[in-house]
Amino acid sequence: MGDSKTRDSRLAAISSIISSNRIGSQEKLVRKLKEKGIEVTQATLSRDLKALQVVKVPVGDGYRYSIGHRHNIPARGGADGIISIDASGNLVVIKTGPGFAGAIALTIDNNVTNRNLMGTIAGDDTILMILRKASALSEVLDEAEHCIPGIKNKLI
Amino acid sequence: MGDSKTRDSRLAAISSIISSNRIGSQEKLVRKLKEKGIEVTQATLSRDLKALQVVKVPVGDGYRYSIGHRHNIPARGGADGIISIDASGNLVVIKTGPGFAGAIALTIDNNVTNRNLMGTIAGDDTILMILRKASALSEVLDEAEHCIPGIKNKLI
DNA sequence: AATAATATTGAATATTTATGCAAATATAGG
DNA sequence: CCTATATTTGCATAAATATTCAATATTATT
Repeated sequence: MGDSKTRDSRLAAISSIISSNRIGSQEKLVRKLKEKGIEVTQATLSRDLKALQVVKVPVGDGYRYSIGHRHNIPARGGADGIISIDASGNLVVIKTGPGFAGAIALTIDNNVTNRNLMGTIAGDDTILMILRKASALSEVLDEAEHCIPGIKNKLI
Repeated sequence: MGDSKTRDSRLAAISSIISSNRIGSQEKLVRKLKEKGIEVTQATLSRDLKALQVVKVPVGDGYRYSIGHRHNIPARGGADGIISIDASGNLVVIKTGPGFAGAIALTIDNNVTNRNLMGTIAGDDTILMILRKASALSEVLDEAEHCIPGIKNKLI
């Protein structure tokens, strides 16, 4: 278990190394691990770094690996949290259950790529969605359906 | 200057795109930018992403670009907390780092006296700025430059 | 233990990203 | 305007990284 040859112990070693050294490529990491008696190929490291959610951060004139910070946790919940959708011109007001607005707005922001969606502003139970033009509503909601099934049914 | 062909406006567009879309490779970003009328090669994007300190985050079974230094965005002084500015008619949508919308909107409210700025509404990471008329955008941003140097460069 | 189902890995390779270099574009100083 | 200096960019390619595939090892199930 605590053996120095398990995958888990290697992952731990990787975390340790990248947090206290400036490592900028997987090949460098291969060498660093070898010094510690852990032999592994670049292919495996690529998978390890993905598993650890390690990111390569631009720093100075080079790069350095770093343990990733957890942003973008997509909110789940479907259209149940949505009470109604009402539109006027290029402004759309979405009413939600108390506290749901932020999560739903974030989901929309993260998943709708249509450039006619300029942005969303969320309060606690209301979202204002700003479109580039009124006629884009249908296509924006179509796309939102993919991540929030049933959302179109809420349109008044 | 505010031309949609400057490096700065391209950087703003990139920030905006990756913060609201799942982009997993530079080639995808090339295509997304082309949809917006911005033509650029992968080589330049590689440099742009480095300049923006964008990181590629392992997410699910793939990857996604993300602005790396979001947590230490300084609110005071510069426009660093601002990701992009996009306008349609008399409505302007300003995207910011998470949590920064309120502070930036307040700064604008307190410092821009132009009466064509009717008001601002801030969520967590998005500001809606309402102008009396579309043509006032330039003069309002000019005034905002005094308290938020560099803000004009964020205009897509 | 034997078998099946899962997980891990390396080798080779495909894909993606970074960069040297020259051309083009902008910026500054006469 | 002209010339010098610095930026920005694309092209070609080097470098780095991700993934396919087959083999091996691990774990679970009977």
